Amino acid sequence: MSPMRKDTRKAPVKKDADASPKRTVHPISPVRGMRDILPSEQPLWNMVRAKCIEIASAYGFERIDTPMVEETGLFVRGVGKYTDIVEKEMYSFETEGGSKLSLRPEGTASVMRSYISNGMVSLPQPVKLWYMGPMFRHDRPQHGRYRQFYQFGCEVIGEEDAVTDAQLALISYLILKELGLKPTIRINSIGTTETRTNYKNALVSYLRGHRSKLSEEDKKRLLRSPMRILDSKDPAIVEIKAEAPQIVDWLDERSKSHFMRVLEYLDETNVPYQLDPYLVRGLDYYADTVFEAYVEHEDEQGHAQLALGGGGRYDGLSEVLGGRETPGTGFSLGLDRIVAQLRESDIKPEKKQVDIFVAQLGEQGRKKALAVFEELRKAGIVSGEAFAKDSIRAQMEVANRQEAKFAIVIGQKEVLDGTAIIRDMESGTQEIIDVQKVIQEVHKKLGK
RNA sequence: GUGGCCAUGGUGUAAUGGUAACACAGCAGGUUGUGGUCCUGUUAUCACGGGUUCAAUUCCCGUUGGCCACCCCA
Repeated sequence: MSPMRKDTRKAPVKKDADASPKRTVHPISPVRGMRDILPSEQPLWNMVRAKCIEIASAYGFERIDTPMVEETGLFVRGVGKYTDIVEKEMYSFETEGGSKLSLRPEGTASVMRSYISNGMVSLPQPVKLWYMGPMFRHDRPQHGRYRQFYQFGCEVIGEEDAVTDAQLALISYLILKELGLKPTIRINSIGTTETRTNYKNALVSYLRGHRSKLSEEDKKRLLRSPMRILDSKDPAIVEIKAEAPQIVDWLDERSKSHFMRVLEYLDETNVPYQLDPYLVRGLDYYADTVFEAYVEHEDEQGHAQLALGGGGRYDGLSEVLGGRETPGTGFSLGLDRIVAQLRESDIKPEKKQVDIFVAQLGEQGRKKALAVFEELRKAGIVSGEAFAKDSIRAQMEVANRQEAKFAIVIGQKEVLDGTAIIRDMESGTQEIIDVQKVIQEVHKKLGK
C-alpha cells in the first residue's frame, strides 16, 4: 500500500495550488455538425458495419479505401457543377502550393477515379468494390444529418447488364432488412443524357404553365435543374406533379428494355419496390436506373419517409473523369441514419459478456494476477480486470458491472499456496483451485 | 442559406432578482478478502461575452452550440 498510488488517484481532481481558482480556458465543444461516436454506441455501429461487410463480401465485393481529400475538380466534374452538393455543400480549400482541394462529399467519384488512375480496366471485369468511411457536406445539421457522416457503398465497374442494377438494389435492401429494419426500394429510370434533355424541355414548358405556383427557389431551378423541382414537398408542387410529364414516356428503346429487365430481376428477388416516376437523384452522374432505400419514420408531424441510401447507374462518369467509356453502377447507405433507425426501433446488438474477472489483493496478488490475465487472454477467454484498484470490494463492483460470469481472486494467501479462488458470480459459490490449472478450470466451467 | 424553439453538475431534470435542489451515473469509504440492496462523503463561479440592477443562474443583447422545419440529402 503505497501513498503514491493514492496520490495518483486524486491527481485529476486536485487543482493546481498556484493557479487562480478561476478557469480561464474555455471548454472546447465539437465543431458544428460534427460529433463523437462514443464507446457505448460502438457495439451498434459495429453491428451495422459487420452486416454491410458480410453481405458485400458474400456478393464478391472487395474493399477499397480512397483518400478523404481529393482535387475539387473531381467532384465538380463527377458529381456536377450545378448540384447542391458541389455548389454549396463542399468543404473546399486551397493549399499553399495553390491546389484546390475538397473533403469528399460522397464516395463514387473517388472510386471511379481510383479505377481509372490504377488501371483497373486491365483487371477481370467487372470490378466490384465496397468502401466505408466519413463523408463531408457543409449542410445545416438536422435530424439524421451531420456535416461529417458515414457511408458504406458498393460499386460495380465494367458491367452494363441490367442484372447488376437489380443486384445492387437487392444488396442495399438485404443489409437493411437483415439488420431488422423494414426498408422499401423506390426505383426509376432517368434514361440517357439525350432523353433527359428532351424530357427537361417538356417538363420546363409544363411547369411554365404553372409558373405562378412556383416558389422563387423553384423558378431559379427551372433554368438550372428543373428535374429537382419534382423532389419538392411543397403541396402546390405535389399537386402540379400529378399531371406532369413522366420521364418513362421519354425513354429510348435501349433504356426502356434495360429498365424492364431490372424490374424483372427485382421481381425474382422479392424485394419490395415501388416505381417512382419522379425519383431524381441529386448527382449528375446518374443515367438509366436510379433507386433509393427508405423506411417509414415517425416524427412530430406524424410520419415521413426517410432515405437511408440510394444509388444507380453512372455509365458516363468514367469519361467525364477522363477515363475510357466504362459502365458502372452502385449505391451507398447512410450509416448514421441506419444506426438512428435501429435505435428508434429498439434493435440492439448482442452484448459481449466478460467470461471471467481477475481480482487481486496485495502486491503479490497483483503481480500474479497480471500473469494470470495474460494466460487467460492467450487462451481466448474474455477477461476483465481493475488492477489499479486496491480494494477487493471495488473490484467486485467492476466485475458485477461487467456482468462477468466468474471471478478469480488471487490474494497474498493464494500466492503462497499456489492456488486461486474461483467464484461463480451468479450463485456466489466459490472454490479453491490450483493456479496452474486456471485455464482448464475456466474452460470446464464455461463449457457446461 | 431562411425561420422557430432551446442552453443549469457526467446524464436527465427543478427552483429562484440576493450564488442552486432532486434523481441516476462516477469516485472514495462503511477498519485493502469479496459484487448486485443499504448508509456516508465527494462531484456546478448555472455555455461564453456584454448590458440593466445595490445584487443576475434568473431580465435584455450578442456570440457559440443544440434541436426542429424549409432547402437539400445519407
